[in-house]
Amino acid sequence: MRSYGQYCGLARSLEVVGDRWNLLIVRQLLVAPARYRDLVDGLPGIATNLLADRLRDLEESGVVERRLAGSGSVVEYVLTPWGSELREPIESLIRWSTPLMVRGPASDSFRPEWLALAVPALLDKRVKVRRAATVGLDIGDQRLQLRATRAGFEVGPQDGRERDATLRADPAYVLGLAAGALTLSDAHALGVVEVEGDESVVRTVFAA
Amino acid sequence: MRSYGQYCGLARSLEVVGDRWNLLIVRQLLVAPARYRDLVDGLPGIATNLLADRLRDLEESGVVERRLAGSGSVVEYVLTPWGSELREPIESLIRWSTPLMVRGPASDSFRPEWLALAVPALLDKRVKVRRAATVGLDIGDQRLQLRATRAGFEVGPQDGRERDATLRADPAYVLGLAAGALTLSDAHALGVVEVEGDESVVRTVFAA
DNA sequence: CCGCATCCTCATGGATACTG
DNA sequence: CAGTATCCATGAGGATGCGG
Repeated sequence: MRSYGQYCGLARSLEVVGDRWNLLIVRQLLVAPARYRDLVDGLPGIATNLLADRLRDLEESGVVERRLAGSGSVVEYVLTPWGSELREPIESLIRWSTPLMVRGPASDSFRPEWLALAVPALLDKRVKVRRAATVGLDIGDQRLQLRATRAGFEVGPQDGRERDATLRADPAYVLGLAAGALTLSDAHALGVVEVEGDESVVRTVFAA
Repeated sequence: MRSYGQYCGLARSLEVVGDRWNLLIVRQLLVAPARYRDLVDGLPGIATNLLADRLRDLEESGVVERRLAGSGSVVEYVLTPWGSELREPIESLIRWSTPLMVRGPASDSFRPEWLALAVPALLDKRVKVRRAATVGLDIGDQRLQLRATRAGFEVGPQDGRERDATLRADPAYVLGLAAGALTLSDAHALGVVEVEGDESVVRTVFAA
């Protein structure tokens, strides 16, 4: 990106991450380290030459590191510690986007992994979880887990933990649920995730 | 901006504010509502056709409002309530930029008004102000006030309030001071602004 | 296959001149 | 003063090539 030539933190940040696709690449790497192919898949619409360019730029500027994973000759991209600190501004932008999300996906593509960032960003830290619960989310062909503990919310890949229930989830519904908890908790209400039995019923209760 | 075609809050945010110059325009309007000429001056390097384009875009997407100010026929640009909520992500990016600011302005241009955003963003809310103080900052030909109260820090244009001291300030010094308070308070120290006498001496004390 | 590099076309950005 | 109009330079997007 061409320099703005301004001694301003925002301008200098944007010279590093303001280029098209850059923050979306960081989004993918915040979910998990990834190989080139994972990034191509997780960034529908990106041209491969751009991805290669951007990865070089981000590496040069110290946001991303290229490392050899596993058995040796496999290249993997990881965020540097400084790069990981982009979680904050990215979560802020996700919160800011709620008015843009209410109309649903329409014809846009969707990847379940994006919820792993969005849901914790939207769920206000002040929301009290009454009863810890782990809910399986079946979205398309992927399965995620939404974990509600007294410490907060977390969304991640399926792990070995017990599920209290399974929900065949629509992405817009999950985001709406999270955003609802955010909005209502701003009004000093409590968002509570409750699981009924061991079946596919998840109820969100907002109590004053 | 061309759509990313992704049902993701970050992607949809960037479709609104991801275009070059957009966030910097919002930065200017976060400081104060402004006329076209103010924006041209506050955004050194922008081409006038781009500014006009971007203002139209931002108006269409509901970030900016064009309104008639003062005695009638004078157009002024203001942030909508939703647009004002961009303060959060912008402040996050300013915090993220600290490693990029330590090398100083070099040949970049600088406007004192930018401190009005950066300093409150950098000063950690947990920093305890021991003694309330109002310090005048002479930067170039503009004069600002840094107000430290028990409620937090604030930087704004000169107002009628009494000054405890006046500081001929270098922008990099002011930013470094604020960033220092952020860093050290993260390490559980306290940043304290102290004013000595009524002269041009400002001392920053960090106590464990 | 995976991880890019090249080539080409078209959209966007930048500088400057100009106008109501 | 508040923008348009114009022209050129740069960057994005898409297809394809190619070595490991």
